Amino acid sequence: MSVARPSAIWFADEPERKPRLSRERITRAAVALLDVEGVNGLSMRRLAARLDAGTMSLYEYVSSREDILDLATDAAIAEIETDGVDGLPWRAALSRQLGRSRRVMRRHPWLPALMSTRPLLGPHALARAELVYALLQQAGLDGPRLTAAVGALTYYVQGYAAMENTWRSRRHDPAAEAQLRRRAQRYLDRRADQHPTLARHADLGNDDMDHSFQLGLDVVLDGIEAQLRG
Amino acid sequence: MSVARPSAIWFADEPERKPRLSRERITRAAVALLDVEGVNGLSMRRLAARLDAGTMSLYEYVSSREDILDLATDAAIAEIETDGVDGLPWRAALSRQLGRSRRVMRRHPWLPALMSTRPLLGPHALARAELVYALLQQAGLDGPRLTAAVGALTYYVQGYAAMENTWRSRRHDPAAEAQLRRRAQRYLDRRADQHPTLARHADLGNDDMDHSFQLGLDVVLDGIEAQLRG
DNA sequence: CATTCCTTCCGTACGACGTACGGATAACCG
DNA sequence: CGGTTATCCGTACGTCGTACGGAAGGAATG
Repeated sequence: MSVARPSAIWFADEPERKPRLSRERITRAAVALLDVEGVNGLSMRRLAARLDAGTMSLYEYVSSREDILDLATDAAIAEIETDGVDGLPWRAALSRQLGRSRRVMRRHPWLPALMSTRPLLGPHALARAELVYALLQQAGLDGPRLTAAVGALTYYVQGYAAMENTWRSRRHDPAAEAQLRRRAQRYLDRRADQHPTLARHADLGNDDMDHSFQLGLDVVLDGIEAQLRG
Repeated sequence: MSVARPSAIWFADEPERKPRLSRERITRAAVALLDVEGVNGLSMRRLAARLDAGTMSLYEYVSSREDILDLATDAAIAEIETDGVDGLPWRAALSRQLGRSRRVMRRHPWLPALMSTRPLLGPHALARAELVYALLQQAGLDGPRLTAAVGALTYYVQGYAAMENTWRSRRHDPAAEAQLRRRAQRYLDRRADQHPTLARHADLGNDDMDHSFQLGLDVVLDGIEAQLRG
C-alpha cells in the first residue's frame, strides 16, 4: 500500500473511486431480473443478491421498490429506437415507430402493465412521447385533437402488447402457449350460443400477431386521417 | 331442538343449510375491499376478517388469491349495463356502451389494470365483448377487420381509464390530485426545450376528462367508419 | 341408533417479503 | 491526526400466501 513495487498496478484493484452500486447498475439488474421472473418475482433481496450486495444497500440509491420499477420502466422504454422516422410520410413513420414499441414490449413482457399503471415521466418516456406528438403535429393535427390522437395510438399499442403477454407463459414455451389458447378456444366454442359473434371471430389460434396488430393500428391511423380531412 | 314449541321459529337461526361462505359472498367482499385498499391492499387475511371467517376458510371456495382477483374482475365488469343500445345507430351505441365501461372503471380504479393483465374469460366479460362484436358486425364489419376494430376500441377505453387512475389518489382527494398534476405540469414545462410539442399539449390541468375521452374515442370511431367505406 | 363419510371451517407454521434502524467501514477534509 | 460524510449492510418487525392437518357436525348407510 505504501511501497511502490514494479508491476504492482496489475495486481491492485482499480482505484474504485466509484461506489460499487449505482442507480444505473441497479436498474440494469432490475430489468434483467424482471425479464426472467416477472414483476412479482422482483424482490429487493433477489435483486441485491444479483448484485452481490446486501439487501439494504439498495436503499442508498432508491427509496422503495416502487422507485426501482419506475427506473426499470424508463430503462426499457429507452430501448425503443427513435431514428430514421423523421423524413417518412406520417403513416409510415408512426407504423414503424409503434412497431418498435411493440417489439420492446414483447422483449420485456412486464413493460405494458407497468406503463399503464404509473405516470410516465422518465426522460426516455418523455422523449418517445414527444416523437409521436411531433409526427402527428407535422401531419397537421393540433390542440386537443392532437392529444386525443396520441392517446388513441398509445393505448392501442399498450393494450395490444398487454393482451399478447396475457397469453404468454413465464418461460416462453410455444407449445404450452398454443395448448392454453386451444383450451380457451374450445371453452369459447362450447358457449358459442351465448356469444356467437365473439366465438366466431376471437381467433385464439391465430399466430400471425404481427398482421393483426397492424390491422388494428390501421383502424386508428384511418381515424387520424379522417380527422385531418374533416 | 327436538320438541316442537310454538313460536320457536322466531328464536332459532335460519336453518343455515347454506354454508356461511360462498364464492359470491367472497367476491362481493373482495370488490368492496379492492375499492378501498387497492390491489396491493387485498390480502387473504383482511378479506377473511371482513367476512368474519378464518383466513384459510377462503381456500374452500377458491384455490389462490389470483382466483379472487379473477372473480372480482368479472363481478365488476358485470356492473357495466348492457341495455338500450340495440336500436341505436352504431356510433351512438358504441359511444354509450363504452362510456358505461369507463364509468365502471372509474368506480373501481383497480379494474383496468386487472383487465389488461389477465385473459377475460368470465361470463360477464364475454357478454360485454359479445355486445361490442355484435354492434360492429351489424354496422357492417366482419372477419379480421371486425376483430381489429374491437381491439382498437377496447384498448383505447382500458388505456384511457388506466391513465385517469394513474393520476388519482387512493382515497379520492381532488385537491391533492390537482396539486400532483400541477407539479407534473411544472416538471414538464421546465424541460420544455427537450419536448416542446408534448409540453404544450399534455394538458395535465385539464379537468374535462369526459370530453377528452370522447375526442379520442371519436378518432377510433372515425377509423371504423373509414373501414366501412373502404 | 351407531358408524362412517364428507363438507366446511380454521389454527398453526413456514418461508418470503418490504423496509426502519442503527452500526460498521473507509474515504475525504481540516 | 481527528472528525465528517458516503457507502454498505445485519438484524428485526410486521405482513404476506398458503401447505397441512385436525375439529365439528350434518348426511348417508348399516
